[in-house]
Amino acid sequence: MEKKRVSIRDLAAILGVTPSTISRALNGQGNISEKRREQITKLAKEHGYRPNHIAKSMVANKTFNIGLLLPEFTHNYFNKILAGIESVTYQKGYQLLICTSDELQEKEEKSCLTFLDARVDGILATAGNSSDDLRHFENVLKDGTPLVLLDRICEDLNTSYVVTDDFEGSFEAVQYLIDSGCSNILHIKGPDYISTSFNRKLGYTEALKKNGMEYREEFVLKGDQKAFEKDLNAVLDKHPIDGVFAFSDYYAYDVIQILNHRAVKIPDEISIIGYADEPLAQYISPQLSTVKQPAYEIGKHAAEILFKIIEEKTDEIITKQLKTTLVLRGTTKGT
Amino acid sequence: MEKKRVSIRDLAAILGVTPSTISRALNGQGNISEKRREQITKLAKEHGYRPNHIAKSMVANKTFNIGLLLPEFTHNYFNKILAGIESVTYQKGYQLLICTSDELQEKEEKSCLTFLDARVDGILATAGNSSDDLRHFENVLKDGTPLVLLDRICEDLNTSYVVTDDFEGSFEAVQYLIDSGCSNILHIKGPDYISTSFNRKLGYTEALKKNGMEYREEFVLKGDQKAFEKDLNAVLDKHPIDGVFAFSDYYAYDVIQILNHRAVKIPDEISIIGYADEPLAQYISPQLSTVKQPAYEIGKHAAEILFKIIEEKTDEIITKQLKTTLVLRGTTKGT
DNA sequence: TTGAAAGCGGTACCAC
DNA sequence: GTGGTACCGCTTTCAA
Repeated sequence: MEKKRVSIRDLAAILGVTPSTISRALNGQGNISEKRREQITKLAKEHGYRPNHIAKSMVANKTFNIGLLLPEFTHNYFNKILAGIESVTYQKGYQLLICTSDELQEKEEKSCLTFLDARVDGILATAGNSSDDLRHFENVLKDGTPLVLLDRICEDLNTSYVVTDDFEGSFEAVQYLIDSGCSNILHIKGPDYISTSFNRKLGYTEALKKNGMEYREEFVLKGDQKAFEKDLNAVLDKHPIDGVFAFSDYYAYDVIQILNHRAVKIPDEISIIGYADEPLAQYISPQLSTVKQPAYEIGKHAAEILFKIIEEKTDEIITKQLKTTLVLRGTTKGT
Repeated sequence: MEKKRVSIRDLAAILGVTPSTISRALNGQGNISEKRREQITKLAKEHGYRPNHIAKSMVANKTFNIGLLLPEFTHNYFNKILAGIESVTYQKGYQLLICTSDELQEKEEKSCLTFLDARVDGILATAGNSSDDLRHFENVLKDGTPLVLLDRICEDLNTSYVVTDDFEGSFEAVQYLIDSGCSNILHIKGPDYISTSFNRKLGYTEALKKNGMEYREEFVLKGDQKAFEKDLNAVLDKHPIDGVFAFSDYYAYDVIQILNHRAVKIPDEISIIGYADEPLAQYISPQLSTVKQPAYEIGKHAAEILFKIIEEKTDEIITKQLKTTLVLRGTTKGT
């Protein structure tokens, strides 16, 4: 335990040269005789010398660490984002400092501080539900640490981001429901205060409008809440619902469970489209039609943008909106 | 960009005192007048002073970072392990440096080096498939960095670990199949060279033996390979198979798909038990009976063990084996 | 080509 | 109670 690692000074002492010579030899720069270099490289290897990353960070004022803040990892969506990010950080030789926010404002704030204190070279983050207080992100910006937002957007935050075109994706889904004959379409909306909820609902309402269909307040239910089953049953009792567009595949799954209880035939009586193309979409039967998001690409692009900002030391704000794909499976009819 | 952060020396200059005074005041130790302390605390806050974690790490020779190496995150199992780990690192004030190995020896080795170079205070890792070369882990040990292995065990590595009792879990599952009337039970085995594959297969063979049933080589198929469907169909054609015990829920799912093609009734004609209790187990119908692993607890315990080793600077080897639970759902008959 | 020394941002020991 | 200073491990400028 507590073994001391061999330092550049140790090597210097052995050879009777100075630390600077060792440093130069090992870093391949500065003038140094080929003989010395070989000698030192060999010695370093023999002694298992490994440069102290911490010390390097301190003098370079650069850590080669990126802070990544995600809500959680239970959704496959975020895993794929992580994989996309890693694909670029790995080959760039950067490390990921990962924090999860659990959608909690407090953890979000703490994570930002942690990242700043750790002197990360940049931050990739998904903003949480409560967009009321953005000070922690503003502090990041004020601090001069590059920040790229993922998945969700914060209107009031003047920074780079990568999102998917939720409006377009939703619009397309609802349009499909309409084209395949649905005329009483429910929307199961997502959590308040996150941009994706807003945009997906907007896609729904605009699709209705464009097709001359009436928007009804009572056709929009909030998923993920205790009263959901009761609420849904109430609408189903009252209205001839024939289509459902859900904020997520999980909400869609909940709907299907309830419809199964009511012995509703899917998609003959009611068509359903979810969102995200989580694995469950393929496991349930009938398989769930859904809007697929390019999660891996979101992560990849976000990381690439972050590196562009870091490496070019630019203040430029880069934004990117990726397209979704409507994946038709068993819970929808053909058009 | 490139804003300089305020340092302890800056504050010292403003107040006309020395850096040591500032340090003492901010760290609440050493003798210092209450007045000074208040004055300095106030000044630090005004200037948004934040201690440089890198510098602290350097002098303390401690980073408060833990390296975490996992194969990937697409399996819910690893997410839950991560959540368990985070629950303890978070409250201990440690950060997680995360690398994924994709089960690749090369990435595993590189990650270990990365962790060591980053001077993490400890490492939590899942060993990959190829246990032939363990040098990277041995280097970690030799370096004196505490290492706790997760999920899979390496016989030849003398270090702490947390695993689940795969033998017991498998034995119990196969025993259940036997008790519920199965007499020709297939095992779909996992990847070679990982301890879990070995132990789960052992549970299968031992359960057969204990019940006086013959072990047949041809009743053990390797999942996750091109020829799997062909192989499985071949056995099904030749033998009156009535039970399947799979290395993972995903393998079980593959089996079910093939059985569905053959219009086999589950569980009436063939019972199936998977492993891990991944979400898909609940999504498919009939729902999959499976062996549930306490993933969150594995992570939690592993992290706790690691901290015990770090904090007590002990060389003690701590091992823990957690129990699984047999979760009976729709793919098995009652006993 | 190599050496000497300052400095990155803190901490801690020893004086006063 | 506060100041002075060496040092953590490395890089880099300036001199020799």
